[in-house]
Amino acid sequence: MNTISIYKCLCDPIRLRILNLVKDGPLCVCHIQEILEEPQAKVSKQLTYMKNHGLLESSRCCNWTVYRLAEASHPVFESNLKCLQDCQGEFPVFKVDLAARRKLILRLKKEESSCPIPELTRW
Amino acid sequence: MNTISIYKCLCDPIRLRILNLVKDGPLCVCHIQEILEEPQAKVSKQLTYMKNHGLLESSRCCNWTVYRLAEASHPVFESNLKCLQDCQGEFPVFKVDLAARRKLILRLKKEESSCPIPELTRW
DNA sequence: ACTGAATATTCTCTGACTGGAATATTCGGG
DNA sequence: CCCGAATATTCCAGTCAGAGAATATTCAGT
Repeated sequence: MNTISIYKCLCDPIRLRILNLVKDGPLCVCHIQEILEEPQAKVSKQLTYMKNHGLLESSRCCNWTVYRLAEASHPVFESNLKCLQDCQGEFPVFKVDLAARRKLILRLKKEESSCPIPELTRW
Repeated sequence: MNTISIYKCLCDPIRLRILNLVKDGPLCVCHIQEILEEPQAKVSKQLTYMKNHGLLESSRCCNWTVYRLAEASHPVFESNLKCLQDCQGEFPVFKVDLAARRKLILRLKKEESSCPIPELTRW
């Protein structure tokens, strides 16, 4: 992870939305895809992009791939993750996404889904 | 100026170097060019790029164009300008550039150059 | 009007990303 | 072993940004 990589990742709205989601905790691809309402390949490619640039890490559990913020962080990255909250005015969708995230987590708990619920389990 | 524009500008080393310079005060193109030791067209194009994205403003004085940080700022931009100081380890050139900037300003004062010295005059 | 300094723009080529569609891969269950 | 779910990758076409070289523009001084 380096400064240029960080900024390259941050200059796309979809990637900002993803970071806004995973900053609250790990999520698997299908969850992100469902919350963003974007095509699977699109989401997967952006996740791979950010993973290649060192911002995200992933782990496989059965058929699911869980993405989370990279352990080894970077001051610029930390600082800009905090900035995301200030951008709610500019990206109203951030709040909508987070609401959808909470709703999804609740549903998964209720259904006792076999899909990994990152809120409850760490992989 | 909006968040995406800001990040698009920040993800290039030359542009970071330029911002690192002008955050300490306005400079004209020839100064920036001299400090960075980069071709004129390259510098000019990156300045235009950042101006078009709203991060910089310019004013013309005679034959010189002075660039400065845009008046109307943005929390993300402010925050990342401050980050530049933390990046000295990653971009040792930042410190070199600032030293060259100070040296240049001194020389211009000494020579009583007709070229606008932003430290002394505002246009 | 001509010259030179300072700056901007244009052209061409190239590399990096994007999106959509399709295909491949991996894995658990029957 | 086949199927479907979850995910990744590939292919293709389009756009954007970068570099270098060349040219254009603007302006002050002679």
